[in-house]
Amino acid sequence: MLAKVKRNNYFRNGNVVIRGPKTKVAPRPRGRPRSEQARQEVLKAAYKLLSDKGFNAVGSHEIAQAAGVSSATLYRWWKSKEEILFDACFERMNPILAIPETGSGLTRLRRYILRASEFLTSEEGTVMARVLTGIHDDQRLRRMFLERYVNQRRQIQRAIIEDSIALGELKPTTDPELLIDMLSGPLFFRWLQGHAPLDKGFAKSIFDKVIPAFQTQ
Amino acid sequence: MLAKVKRNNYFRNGNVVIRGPKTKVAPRPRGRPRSEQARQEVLKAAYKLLSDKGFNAVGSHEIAQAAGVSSATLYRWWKSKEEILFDACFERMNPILAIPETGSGLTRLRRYILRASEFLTSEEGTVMARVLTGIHDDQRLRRMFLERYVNQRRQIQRAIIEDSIALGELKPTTDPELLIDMLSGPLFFRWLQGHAPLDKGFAKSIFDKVIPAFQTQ
DNA sequence: ACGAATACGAAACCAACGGTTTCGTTTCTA
DNA sequence: TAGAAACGAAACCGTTGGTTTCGTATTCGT
Repeated sequence: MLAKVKRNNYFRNGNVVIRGPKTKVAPRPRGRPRSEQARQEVLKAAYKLLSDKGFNAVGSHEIAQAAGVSSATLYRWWKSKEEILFDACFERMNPILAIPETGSGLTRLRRYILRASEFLTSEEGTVMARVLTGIHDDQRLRRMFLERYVNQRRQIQRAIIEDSIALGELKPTTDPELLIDMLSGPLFFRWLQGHAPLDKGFAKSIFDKVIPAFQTQ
Repeated sequence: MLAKVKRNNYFRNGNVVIRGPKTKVAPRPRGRPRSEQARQEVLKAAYKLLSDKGFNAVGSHEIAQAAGVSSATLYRWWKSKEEILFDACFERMNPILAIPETGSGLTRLRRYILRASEFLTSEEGTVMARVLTGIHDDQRLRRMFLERYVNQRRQIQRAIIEDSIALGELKPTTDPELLIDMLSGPLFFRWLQGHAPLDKGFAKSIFDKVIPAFQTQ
């Protein structure tokens, strides 16, 4: 019962196509160009509705109306309501999550975890939770979520951990994947399940209990 | 747009009302009694559909048809499709989750965690994940989930941990809530996010890394 | 045994939703 | 200026969650 895909310019980025070196600029297509404003209005409206009502409670016509756009336009550029909300979420998160963290070793790791716990409890964090739970039954969206959010976040942590190992702060036998899960898992647990508050004190406790298990000495 | 509640015998248990000592048997109501068979057929069908298609993909009429029951009957006894699926889930889980665990101390805790990881990866566990994510936007259902699942599970772990403290295996300063979250959180993390496999080896690693932080000596 | 009370199934019904399509208009390139 | 492609407005369709009606079945109190 799903819509047939008409186009797949889902990842199109304006008129510029990013390629390797010795690139030819992609020729601008013939007709009327896509309205960048419409795109932004859609994503903005979608995010607003998402944070107001939750993933399953927003309607596609509702998004169109709030964005001042026709339903046809929506489905010209997105495959489904879910993907609109999904994109809307990340359009907004990317700047928030981009951290040019500097410093070195365990201090950075600790900062990272504390920031993560802050983010999860923020307004944006709860929107993210709605997205994560809202897409759970859709295999395709889950994979995209892993690529666009989870894996990126893990890569950052992995890099920090590997630095810490190189600096001799963490044992060379440290398994970065295990350490990441031990640090983030408990935060995630409280975040989604809500059985207890997720505050900075909790994040600190986790860090202070987990790190010694991997520390040199 | 939610249905008005007509009755609230949501927790009715046949005709017997459980009370304290010196109980009067509740008088049987006048008319035709509720069909216990219909109730069970509904929950059975709902669980089947839930495990086949996912929380959001099952329709109320579909449940009615599969159970051989009219839509009217469905909404005479449940407020919404969500509550049917919710009940269906727990009707099935309760016997599975009831563990008369014996033994003592850290061995029990370890067994508990390994069993938990087994459960989460089982068929029933993935159904549970669908329920947990499916109800996330509904405050009321989330509270019920906490009461009927989360808190019960935590209570079991808490008891084991307190035993371990009393036995001198764990430090008297051990915070049971923190320890529970450190053990279960990482499992939960992989369970719902699926960035890496949740197997017995992982559960063991978690246990072996976490426990020393709370152990005497 | 009979009437009140209540549950039941069948099926019609409704509003809302996700998604599609048509059509006339607008904005761009060649 | 012609062809290409996006646009908004709005009708349209099939399905869904949920309600209601109605005639039937089952049980209790008397």
